[in-house]
Amino acid sequence: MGVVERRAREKEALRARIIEVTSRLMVEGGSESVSIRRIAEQIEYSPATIYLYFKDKAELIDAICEELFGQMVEALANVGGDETDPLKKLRIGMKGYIEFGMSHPNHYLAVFGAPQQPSENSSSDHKEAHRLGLEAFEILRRVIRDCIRRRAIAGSDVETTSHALWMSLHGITSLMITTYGGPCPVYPDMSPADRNHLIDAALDLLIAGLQNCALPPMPDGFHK
Amino acid sequence: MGVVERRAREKEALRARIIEVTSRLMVEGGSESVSIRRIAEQIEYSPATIYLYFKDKAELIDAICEELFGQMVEALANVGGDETDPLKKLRIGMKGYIEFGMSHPNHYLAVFGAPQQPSENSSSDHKEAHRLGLEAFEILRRVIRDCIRRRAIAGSDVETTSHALWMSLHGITSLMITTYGGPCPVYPDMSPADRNHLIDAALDLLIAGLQNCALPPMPDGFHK
Amino acid sequence: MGVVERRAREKEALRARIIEVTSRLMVEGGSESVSIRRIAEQIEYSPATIYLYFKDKAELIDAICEELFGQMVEALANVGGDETDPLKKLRIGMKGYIEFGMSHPNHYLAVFGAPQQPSENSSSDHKEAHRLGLEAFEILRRVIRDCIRRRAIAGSDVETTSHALWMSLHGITSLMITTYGGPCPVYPDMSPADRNHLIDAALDLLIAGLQNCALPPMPDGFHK
Amino acid sequence: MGVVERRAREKEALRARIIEVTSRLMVEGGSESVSIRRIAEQIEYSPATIYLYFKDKAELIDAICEELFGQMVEALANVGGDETDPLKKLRIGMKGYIEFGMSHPNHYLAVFGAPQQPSENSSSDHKEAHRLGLEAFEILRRVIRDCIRRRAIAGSDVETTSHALWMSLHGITSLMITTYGGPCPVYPDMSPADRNHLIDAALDLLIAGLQNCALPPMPDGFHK
DNA sequence: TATGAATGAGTCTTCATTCAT
DNA sequence: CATGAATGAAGACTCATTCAT
Repeated sequence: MGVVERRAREKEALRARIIEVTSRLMVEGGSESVSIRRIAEQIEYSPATIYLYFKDKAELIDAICEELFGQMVEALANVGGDETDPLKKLRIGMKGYIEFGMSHPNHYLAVFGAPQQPSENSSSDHKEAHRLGLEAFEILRRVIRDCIRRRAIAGSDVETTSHALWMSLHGITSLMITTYGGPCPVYPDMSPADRNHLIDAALDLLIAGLQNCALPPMPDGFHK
Repeated sequence: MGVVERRAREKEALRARIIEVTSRLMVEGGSESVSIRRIAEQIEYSPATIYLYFKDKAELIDAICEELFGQMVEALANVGGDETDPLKKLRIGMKGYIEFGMSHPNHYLAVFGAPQQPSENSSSDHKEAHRLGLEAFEILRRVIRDCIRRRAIAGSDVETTSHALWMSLHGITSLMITTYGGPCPVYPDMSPADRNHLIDAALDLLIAGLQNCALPPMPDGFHK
Repeated sequence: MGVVERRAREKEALRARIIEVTSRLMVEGGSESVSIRRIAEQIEYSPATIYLYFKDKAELIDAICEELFGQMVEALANVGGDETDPLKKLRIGMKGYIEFGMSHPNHYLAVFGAPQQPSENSSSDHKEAHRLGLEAFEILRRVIRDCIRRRAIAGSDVETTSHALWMSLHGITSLMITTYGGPCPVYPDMSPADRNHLIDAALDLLIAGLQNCALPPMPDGFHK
Repeated sequence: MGVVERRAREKEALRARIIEVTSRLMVEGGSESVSIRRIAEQIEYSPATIYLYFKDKAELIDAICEELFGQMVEALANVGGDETDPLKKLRIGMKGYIEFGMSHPNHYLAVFGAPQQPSENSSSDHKEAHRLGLEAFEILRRVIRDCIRRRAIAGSDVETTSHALWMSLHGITSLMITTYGGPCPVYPDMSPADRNHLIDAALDLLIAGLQNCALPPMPDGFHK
């Protein structure tokens, strides 16, 4: 019995190592530098071994998205947990989102930066990523709902507000990664302090908007 | 006489087609699916032909940026020209930006959706794209400046406000393209009306923020 | 057990075939006609396979040098072993060198017929070829040293004599391969007997020179 | 009339420029760096133009060989013209040959370094190169004949002696180019002085051999 | 006479993937 | 469970060459 269990544990460990190495490669060198061969070198197994754990390169990438959403949910679920002011809590959560994205730049871009592919991959794994993505968004909805209930913001529609907010958050996060975060043509040498200033200002702007603007509900016929 | 001109026109047309196809590929399949071969297939010319129009792949990518910025400057320069209320003008411009992006999804994502490459390419072409990018951003600055001068918004710092606004605009635009605009896992069938509602809501949010929040100036040491 | 060994043998055999084919191509069509594809065709494997045996083209070329020098050392090390007259021994060795080259025309020309490349390749393999090359030359030095010690030749400088002799030997060998050995424009149909006569005559000439001419030592500052 | 002549002169001039540029490229970057495109850039004409002057790349290379032999004949024909001692004259000629080769390294290797191809090219140009090659060799024969007639050397057979000598000369020349002339594995930093010393020593050796060794005539049945 | 445009074949190299062992 | 060997397809790019103009 013990043998079987140990085997299972080892197998899980290697799977985890593959994911970890892959995501590291993705972050370090952009998604173009992720190749089965390179992963194999890093984990010190042969390329063929990877196929014992993942059907496909696609499935491996899927697993990474899953992981990302999982971590994101984990990171955001309890953010500002001891904060009672709902608006402050919202703000902490927004900043958390941005920082999470900035510290996983390639994952973030891989998941949100490209148009969704019409997954020809009928594996159920994809669905798991989907579920986790919804769960992360649900966290935002929850905080917004709380703000509305306690009249911390002007509007009263959870759906519209959540989406409007997410769009802006995504803009901040992705530009921080793609443009302000490296040698960008417009500002070749923006410092971390400058970036932080900009993030705070953008959040101020959004919070002020929320406090002073009642967003209308989604049109009829819209279903989550 | 006419021959030379026709030739020039044809050449320009093919160049444009290459750019068009490239940006489409860039978006449809992620930047990894952009290959000289694939471009060649699409334009129905041989791969070698592409090198008659662009020195190498990098120069081709550069050209896409240039094109986008050029068109963007053109599209935005006179937006809301007959509008006297500076805030209304700003809002028209913002909507114009989003719509421009949505109607050039390929170019837009190609330019803003991926991390800026370190461009080892010292060609002067790159500088042209740079110049046009700055020019486009300058349009936004100008409108903000006008709002400030005429006290239409609460803050007084052009720089911080412009960037904070752009980040959100970019978020709206890119999610409209990548997530709300197609078969997305979260909202597989958001209607154009829903999308439009969301855009307007997000703009309302931002405008309200601008009216009620004085963003602090960029830290010392920041230079445009 | 036997399986592992057989595998190793097969692998070594294919490696050898690649080297053999490459050197043949190198000579038949000039070094320009050596391409991975062409090699692959000849060995009837796919181009990618070659990269399982050699890191890149440069390493393959290196391997050819190594092989040649290795065989050469082996072939020349014990030539004229039972001969006591040092001058006769030298002559036997010289003839051995020429015949070795003529019976390995591809390798020989590949190694000595083209300018040495600057080798940006810092692989240690290169050093092995280097070491073997020195070892082969050392054989010549040793025989010359012996001749000098036993006053069989007029001069007393090992270094100058060795090089002077080698240059001529190389000339004989390479012209035998390139010009006298095939359909050459000058002598389209030189017979083996003619060739042999020429070799012997050239050796006579050199031996007589050695007996009657004391070559001066290399200039100061020269280091082996 | 004047126009026709001028045209002819211009045409000849361009042809000469092509040859000149090509040979320069050949010398500078090895025969692999010679490409029609590169030649065209250098002469500031389009690639297609070159085909108005040469049917083929092969024909162009042929023309270069022809030129080389022509120059060689020119360079060697009158070498040591005012020298009356036939042996000294021979030595001067030998050194001239080596130096000529060293100062046209890539031409030299292109012509003598690779096995003669069974020219599928039935152009008469090839024959011209052939003729000039024979003429160059004839110069050597002539000097040897003179040495024999005036008893400056021991032997009496022009043919054997000429070939034996040429083989050694070729060895000296080609190794000077390929091995001693650059970063060679055996002596990575042989100085020009060292090289010159070695050439002189090798010539001493050959001359001494000629003075002390009567080479036997070519076997029966050998025809020039 | 000269060329701009085009291309098919080729260059080296890397990739994801398979399969017998 | 793990892998060594192999490959077809593709990557960017260069080449000699042609042909209508």
